[in-house]
Amino acid sequence: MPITIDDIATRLGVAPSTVSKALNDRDDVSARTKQRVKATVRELGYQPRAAARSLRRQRSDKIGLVVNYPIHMVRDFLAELIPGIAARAEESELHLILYTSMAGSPERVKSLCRSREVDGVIVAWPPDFAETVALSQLLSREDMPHVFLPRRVPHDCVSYIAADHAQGARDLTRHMIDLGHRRIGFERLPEVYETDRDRHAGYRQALDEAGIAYRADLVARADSSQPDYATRSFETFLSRPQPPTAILFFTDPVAIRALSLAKERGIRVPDDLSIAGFDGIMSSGVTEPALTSVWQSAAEMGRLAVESLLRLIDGAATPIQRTLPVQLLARASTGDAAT
Amino acid sequence: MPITIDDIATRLGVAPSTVSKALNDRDDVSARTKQRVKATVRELGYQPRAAARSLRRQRSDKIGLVVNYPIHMVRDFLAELIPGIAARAEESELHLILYTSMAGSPERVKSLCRSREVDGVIVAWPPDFAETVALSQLLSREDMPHVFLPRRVPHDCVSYIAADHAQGARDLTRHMIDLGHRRIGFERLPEVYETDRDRHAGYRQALDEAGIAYRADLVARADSSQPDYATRSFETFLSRPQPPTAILFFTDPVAIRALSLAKERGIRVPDDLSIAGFDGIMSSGVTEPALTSVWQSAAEMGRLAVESLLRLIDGAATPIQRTLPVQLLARASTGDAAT
DNA sequence: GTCATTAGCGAAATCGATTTCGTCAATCTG
DNA sequence: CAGATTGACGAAATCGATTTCGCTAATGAC
Repeated sequence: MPITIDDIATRLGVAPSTVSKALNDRDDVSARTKQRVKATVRELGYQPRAAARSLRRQRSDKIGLVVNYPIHMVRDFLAELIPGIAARAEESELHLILYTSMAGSPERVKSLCRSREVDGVIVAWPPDFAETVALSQLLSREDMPHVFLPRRVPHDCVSYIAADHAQGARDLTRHMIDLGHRRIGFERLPEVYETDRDRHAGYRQALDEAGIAYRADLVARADSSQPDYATRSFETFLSRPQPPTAILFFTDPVAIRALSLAKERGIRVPDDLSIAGFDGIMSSGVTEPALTSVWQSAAEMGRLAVESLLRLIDGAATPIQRTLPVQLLARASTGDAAT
Repeated sequence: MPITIDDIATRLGVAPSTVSKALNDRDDVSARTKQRVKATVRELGYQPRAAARSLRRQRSDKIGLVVNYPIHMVRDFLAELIPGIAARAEESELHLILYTSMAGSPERVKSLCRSREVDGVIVAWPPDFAETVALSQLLSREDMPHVFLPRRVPHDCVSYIAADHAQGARDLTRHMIDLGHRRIGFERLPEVYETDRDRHAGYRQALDEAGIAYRADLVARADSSQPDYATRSFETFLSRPQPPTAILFFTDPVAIRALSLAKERGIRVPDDLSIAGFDGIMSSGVTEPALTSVWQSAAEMGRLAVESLLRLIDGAATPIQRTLPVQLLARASTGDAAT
């Protein structure tokens, strides 16, 4: 019942191979025949079966998005990333398959590669450096083009799209300094993340440039694996002998949590304490006060990731490494330092 | 180089057909042979090519999510829906393909069907009733199982998963009434949406039950196609001779916008005016004051949609229509009516 | 001991496209 | 005008699995 290439061929009195070549615009088909084929195809609404096509062409025209992280923790970012990827993929007539639960399982990644279900993958939130390199090598061995996102992977052979976290942290820190702050708290994550190192470097650089001494007691490493680590992190800063007058939290959700904790304790933001986050998620714009943050365009990273992946699929030999600028969103949660 | 079923067969000295049958647990293969095949498959890391499998089985083990709406307008909902769908799909070893830009194009939908790329589709945000029925009929003609979401489609032949919008509006209205409000504004959308009708019915029912007369001047239809219609809508309510003391906005983003407009004008929420929205998106929890809303579990709807789709794919003849309960999130943006 | 079953396996067809290669006629070359 | 080239098309192989069908040997029935 469903219509195949043979139906078109029979109807026109030509061979199926001719129909195929006409549809794929090969040059050993006359213009007239192409016209006739295309007309009939339109008329009958013929569409090649995807499976048959992929099997023969050894190409699926699909790409995968592998979310290598508990998905609920990265919802906001994903909500922007996916439209970006989808829009760009669409332009190249690629389809997008979502893989949400192969976190940390090389076996599943290998299966994915060998099934040849996709022509390439975008890996969102790679694990720590060592694991990421191992993952990249696995993918390469399996001939699966891939791009990591949104983290820098300091290794020559690995393609990634990242945001310029160092610049973001530097801008944000300088913003605090410009407001008169001298004791600026900085939340860090477990050491395994490049993003953490980059931001820390930016923070430090801004301090140096302003001639402010780096104080280890203003920097706290949070254990992000704990359920309500946001509360603990906030308290850590406040319990210092000389608490900071401004705090840079590693992510917006944590900063938002800090906003309400501050309110509960009668700490006025920004009068008594300035608070800022990173990522510029949607919610950060509607808090009271609105949260100062550093915005990375997830949509833009998505577009770029697809473009890079396409180049790799088309055989680019050299890895692609891009770092996108970020933008400081100076809003109401940061203000002049108390004098 | 990549390893195929023939490699496994050769290595074991059996026929490819035997390998296939062993892997698919057919019963005309001895237990011993199954063991041997599976061991070799594990050892060599063999994974069947997806395209070859789909082509022969006429089944792709993939489902599609068709987002029939400008994606940026439904980001928050999608951010919850997709994990729900993905998690449930995963359980049945289904993969999820995203289609974001076939809005309103029957041609593209038809192509999708005929390519047999997916075994079924979940259509998020169907268009208005007439178009939805037409779309459903198109899909049925093309033998493509489908479920609509998250709207009721009052037609016997159409499968859908919806939230109980009538109940939500009723609960929310009663909440306002309990707080002493008598003039309760209600924002409507263009008439084409069932959700609008359902909520309106719930609103009306709550009024009736409380013996409060329905006043047309407290109900305003917003033109959601305009860019900043939120502002206009808010002003419409305030410009009434007798403005409402509480307003139910159709969506959370609009309600959130109303919160800041109120602040700009020195209207205290909830002291002077109570404001509530619908959908219970993440952002609604962090506004100041936090927004009262009616929450629909997008994740749950996603799970259910996949389950229903599976039943339809497996040949269920009768359409599946489910309405999920919603939950009132009574928060700080609603309070006692001014006396 | 004979005949009917059954269990287990393999050969070959099949899914529906694309690609390679060969054929034939028309055109060009000198 | 003979021979080389080109243009347009078709036959058949191919991608890699699954499924059908037939065969053989082993088991069972009586």
